[in-house]
Amino acid sequence: MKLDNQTEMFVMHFGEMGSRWGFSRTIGQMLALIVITPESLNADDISETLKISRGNVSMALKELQSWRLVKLVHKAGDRKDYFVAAGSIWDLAKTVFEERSKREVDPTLSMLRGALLETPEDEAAQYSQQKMQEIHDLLELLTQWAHTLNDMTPEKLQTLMKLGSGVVKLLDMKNKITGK
Amino acid sequence: MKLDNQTEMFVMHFGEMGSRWGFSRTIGQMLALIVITPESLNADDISETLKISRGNVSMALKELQSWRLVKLVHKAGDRKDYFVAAGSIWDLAKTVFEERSKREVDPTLSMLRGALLETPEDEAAQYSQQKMQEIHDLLELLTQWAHTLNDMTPEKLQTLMKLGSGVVKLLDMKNKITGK
DNA sequence: TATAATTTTCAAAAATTTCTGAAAATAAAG
DNA sequence: CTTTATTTTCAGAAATTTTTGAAAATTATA
Repeated sequence: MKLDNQTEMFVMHFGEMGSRWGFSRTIGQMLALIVITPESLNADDISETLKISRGNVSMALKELQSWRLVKLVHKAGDRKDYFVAAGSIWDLAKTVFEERSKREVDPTLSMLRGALLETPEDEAAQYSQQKMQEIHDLLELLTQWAHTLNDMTPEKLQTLMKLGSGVVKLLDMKNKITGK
Repeated sequence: MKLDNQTEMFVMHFGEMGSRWGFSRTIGQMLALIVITPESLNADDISETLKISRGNVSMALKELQSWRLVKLVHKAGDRKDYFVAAGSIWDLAKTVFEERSKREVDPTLSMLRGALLETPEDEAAQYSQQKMQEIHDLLELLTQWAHTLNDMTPEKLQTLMKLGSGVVKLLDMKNKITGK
């Protein structure tokens, strides 16, 4: 499969960026390719188009499935596995956000909970624990908030975001009414 | 400087996590150490405590300063450079968020803008461009939103997040009044 | 200006991550 | 059951990132 210039640039760019977003170059490129291709792709298509070894493609597809970013589909009369994006761009973005939170924030939260159960030995340990408490509270708040956002429809989310700084005014309004 | 068990665990954990957050293990450990230490630290303190070479500490401090996460302070009658966290936990979190957005989202946005100026050659290129448009719009919305959040005080932010799913009701309320 | 203290730089080494490709495993078809 | 198609695995190779440590540069003091 031949990609046009702009598309190739896009795919390569997502490869570079992929590594910053928690997955390898290959995985980034593959996700980009699957997203911008109208038809479903099989492992050989991907391997040829991106010039990546068959084994690597197989591993990367497993990874992308574990991230819930692509899904496996079948074609009648074809034994090969085909892959498509697991939803709209919004869905994918939400999924990445959710998965990263699960992989990056949750382990930290449990580490912090453990540390906060101990009794501090001295002055320094106490200060340290206080900071850990602050980080814990912040992460917990962020996690809750992420769940809230994840339960919202893309439309609601979009409305909220487009509100921009208006949200502050809305908060003030709400406080005037309920907070009294 | 000797760290107590819990603190050491915390510092090491942030080392592991650091790599997922866009900086190296060393940088993660150093930031954690600086944050949980009540006093300011100099490069030798850090090098000794974390058993990291002096050169590495120097480079990592540069990096942390470029991320605006630590700041340089001086002590009277002492020629050494000392470092402290560049603000509260909330401040640091906001800064990481902001910097990452600048480093990861902005380059993608400009790449996408470039690609969207081209006229698509064929059916496939057109589909591809449509997806790029969707990604562009999403990223732009996220960027704007990030700016909004960044302009809010921690208190307002906290209020907003604690509102949780209540924010949906608030949006509905607002729509009823203004949207008519 | 010379000396001493401190920080920075960077080539090479070490560690880690990613990738390849051939062999093994699995699954479908004949 | 055998053959063929397809996917997966994984040891070693390649690429990339991180770290060290000694030399160079910088800055302050005498």
